[in-house]
Amino acid sequence: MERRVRVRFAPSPTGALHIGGVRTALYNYLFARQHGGDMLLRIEDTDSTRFVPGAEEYILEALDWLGIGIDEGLRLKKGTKDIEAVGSHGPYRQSERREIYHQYVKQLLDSGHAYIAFDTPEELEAKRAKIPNFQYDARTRLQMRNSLTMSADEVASCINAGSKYVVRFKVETNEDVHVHDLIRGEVVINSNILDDKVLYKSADDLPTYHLANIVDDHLMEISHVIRGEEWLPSAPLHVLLYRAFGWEDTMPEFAHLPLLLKPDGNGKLSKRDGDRLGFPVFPLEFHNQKDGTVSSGYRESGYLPEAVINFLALLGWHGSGDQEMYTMDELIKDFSLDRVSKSGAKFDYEKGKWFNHQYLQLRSNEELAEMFMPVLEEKMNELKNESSNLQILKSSNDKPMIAKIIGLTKDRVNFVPELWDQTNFFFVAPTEYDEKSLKKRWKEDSPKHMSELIALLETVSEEDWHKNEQMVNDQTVNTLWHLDKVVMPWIESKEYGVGIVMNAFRICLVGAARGPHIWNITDILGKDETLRRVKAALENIH
RNA sequence: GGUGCUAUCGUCUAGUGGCCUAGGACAACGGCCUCUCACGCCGUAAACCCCGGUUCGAGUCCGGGUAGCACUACCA
Repeated sequence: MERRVRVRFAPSPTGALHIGGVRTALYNYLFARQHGGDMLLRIEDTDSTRFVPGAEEYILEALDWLGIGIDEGLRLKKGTKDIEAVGSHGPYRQSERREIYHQYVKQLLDSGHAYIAFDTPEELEAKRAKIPNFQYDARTRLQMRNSLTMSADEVASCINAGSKYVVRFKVETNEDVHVHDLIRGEVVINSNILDDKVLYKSADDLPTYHLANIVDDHLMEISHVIRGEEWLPSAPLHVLLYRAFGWEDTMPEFAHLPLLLKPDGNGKLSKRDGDRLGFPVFPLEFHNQKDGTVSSGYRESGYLPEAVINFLALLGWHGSGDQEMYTMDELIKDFSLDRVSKSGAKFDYEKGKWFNHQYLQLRSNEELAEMFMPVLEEKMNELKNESSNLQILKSSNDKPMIAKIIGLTKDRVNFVPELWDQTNFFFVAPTEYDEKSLKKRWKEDSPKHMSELIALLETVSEEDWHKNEQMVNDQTVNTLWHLDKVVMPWIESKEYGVGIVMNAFRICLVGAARGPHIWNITDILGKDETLRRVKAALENIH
C-alpha cells in the first residue's frame, strides 16, 4: 500500500525566513497538495543561542501571506496572528521535545550505536589547531576521552562529578552508504569520510539537528524530505541514523533542492546581496530584536504574493510546457520533482519585477486603489509639510476617482508605490516644468497657442467636457472625446500641428512630456483645474 | 586540503541519441502604434565548458580534465 504523503517545512527561528527557505516551503506545499497529503510545520529551535524573538511569528506570517497553507504543526489561527498547534504528533517545537530525544539517545547508547564523550570544546579546538583536518572518527576516537576509552566506572564517576559530556554517533567504518535522491538519483558516500557527529549537546541539553530531525521525521511519519542542497552531504549520516534506530523500512524519500545563488558573481544568495543590489531577500520586512537590524521585505516593497510565488516556483523548476504564468492551483497540478533542476539558480530579480507587473495588471483598479491609498496619503503629507502653496486636489480621498486614475496608469508600473510617480500630477498641480520636455516641446508660439486654447475651452460646457464615445473599427476600440471635436478642427484650420499644440498643453497640465492620453487627464482634472493649470503655465514658463 | 553535487544564450530554462541550421521567458537592441512617456505588438542579436571515447549519428551516453557551488561546528 502506498504511504500517505506527509512533508514538512522545518525552519529555525534564527531570523527572518530567507527567500530560499520560502521556496523550499513552497515546493513542499505543492508536493503535499498534489498528492493529497499533509504539509507540516515544525520549528527546529535546538540551538538556543541563536534563537531570535519574533522569528517564529515572522515565519508563520510570511507563509500565511504567500498562501502556503499548513495542515499540521504550528500555524496562524485563521484570520489572526495567534499561533496554534494542530495535529496529534506534537509538540511541534523541538525545544519542547527534550524527553522524547532523551529516550532515543538512550536507545542508541544502549544498542552501541552511540557513545559518551567528555572532550570539551576547548580541547577539540586545540586538537584541530594542532592537527590539520582533524576529525573525530574511527581513526581518532580511541585517543579521546569517551566511553569507548574509559571504563564504565570512570564514565559513571565523571558523570556523577558533574562533568559535561556529549553523545556522539559511532559511525561504522568503510561502508558505502547509498542515498536515493529524487532529484539527483543515487548518491554514494563511504562512511570513512564521515565523522562521529555530536547527537546530543552538553551546552544546552538539547539534541543537534541530525538527531532531532531523524527522530521527529520518524515520529511524525514524514514520507518525503524536501530540503536544500546544503543538506546533501549529511544525508548519508541521516541514512545511517535511520538504520541504527531500525527504521530503515519507513525512512522518508529524499529530494535535495538546488540552491539560490547571488545574481552577480559567485556563491549563495545572502542577506547582504539584497542590501547591496537593492532588492529584498525576505518575504516580509523584519525588525530583528536581537541585533536591531531591519531587513526589507517583498510585501513592503509592493510585491503581490502571487507574483512572488510564481517567480519562486520557476527558479529551479519548470512546468511541462512553455507556460510562465501559474496560479497556485496550476502549480499544484503541474508540479513534479523530476522537473526540478539540479544546478543552482542565480537569483534574477528583473524577472521578479516582470512577474509583479503581470500580476498587477490582473488586479482590479479598486483593489489597487486600496493598496495605493497608504502610499498616497504619505506622499501628500510629505508635500503638505514641504510647501504651503501646492495645489492639492480634493480627490485625494475619492476612491472611485483614484481607481479611475490607476486604470489609466497601472500598465506602466511594476509596483504599487511606483503608481505615485505616474499619477502625482493628478493630485498636485505642477510647480515646475521639466527642462528637457520644455526644450523639446515648448515652442515659440506655444504661449499664443495656449491662450487661444484657453479661450476655446472656455466655451465648452461642464457637461460636454467629460463626454466621450467608443468607436469600434477593425477590432480596435478608440475613444472619441467631445473635446477632440472642439480642439482638432481648430488646430487644423489654423495649421498649428497637432503635436505642437498637444505637447505644449500636456506640459501645462503635467509639467513634463509624459502621462496618459491628454483627454483622460482633462477628464479627471475637470474644466476649472485644467484651465487654471494652463493659465499658471503661461505665467510661469519663460 | 578532503568529500559530494553541478555544468545549454548575460539570466531562468526546454532538450531523456536522429524531430536541434538548439525552443521559450526575462533583460538588451531595433521597428510599429502615437499628442508625450510608458504599455502592447512585431522583429534582431545571443548558448551546448574543454579533451577523448562509444555510435552510422552526441547538447543528449561513458571517461578524464577544468570551473562553480555546497559541506567539512556541542549551527541549522
